[in-house]
Amino acid sequence: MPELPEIEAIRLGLARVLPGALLQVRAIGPHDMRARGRGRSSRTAAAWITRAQALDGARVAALHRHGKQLAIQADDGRVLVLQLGMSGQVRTDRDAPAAHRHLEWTVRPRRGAAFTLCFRDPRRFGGVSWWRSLEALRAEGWADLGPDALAIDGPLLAARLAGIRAIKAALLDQSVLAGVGNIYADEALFAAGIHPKRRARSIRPDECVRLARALRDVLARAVRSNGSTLRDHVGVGGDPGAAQHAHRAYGRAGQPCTRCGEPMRTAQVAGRTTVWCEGCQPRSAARTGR
DNA sequence: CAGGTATCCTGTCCGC
DNA sequence: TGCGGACAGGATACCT
Repeated sequence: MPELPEIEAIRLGLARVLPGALLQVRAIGPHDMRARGRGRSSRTAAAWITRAQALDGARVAALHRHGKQLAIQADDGRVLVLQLGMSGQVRTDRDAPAAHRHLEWTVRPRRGAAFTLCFRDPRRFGGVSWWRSLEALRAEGWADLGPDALAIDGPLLAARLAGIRAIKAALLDQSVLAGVGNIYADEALFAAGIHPKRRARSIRPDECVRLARALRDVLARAVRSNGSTLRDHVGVGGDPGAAQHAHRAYGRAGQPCTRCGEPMRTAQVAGRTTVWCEGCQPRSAARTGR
């Protein structure tokens, strides 16, 4: 479900209430969620993390994000990483449904009333992993992730694009760059005027500059709108985002292109529903400008 | 081996 | 109303 903007909205929400607060684990499970994470196979199924690994008794030092991964760092160094998968939520509000809560903490701020923090994930595609330190997380857990999509520029993107696969497939590959999912891949390709089925290695340097700028713009704008709420995404307070109102490609199959008026096309690309404008995103690389 | 695709889950929506 | 099927924001094991 959530892509970079949704995770960042959650991180910013947590950063307002968690630093300095004491975490006490109230519940773990009951579902058989796996301790997933890069470098650990979900098949090794360490079943579930321990209370200590879930930061029981720790004070929160800082919140981090790389791509779609969210990390809560304790002041003793421990780090808990939450991957939200397709339907994950991190919430502090009382209205968070009781169903599908996989982790629950009592949060005791230095000042003010205690409240409950929970990690929900109905579809259970998400996961949790634990690290001794932020350094270990970055060196191991996040080693296979590409640069964060908010920090991408033309030359950096150009250096990472290769292969005959579709540019959209490359954008969705978290080892190429981290944070882009199905919504924002379509949005950025539309904004850059690049056809989603173009081969990754055929994207010229000037097009990489346009695409990198489009990625940054689209993602940063969505962060400012607190992410896209299609069905599941809500902020830590249960409030929806508003970035979906600005979508010009995702979810607009058959509707007129906002730029030229032609009906938006749709097809499966890289196994995902993809929407684009054949006129504004030509298959050939001939287009210049914009 | 790079690249396609089957699959893990639950919830929702749509057509019959 | 009820039910079957399609589909959903992700990641990866397993084919080719």
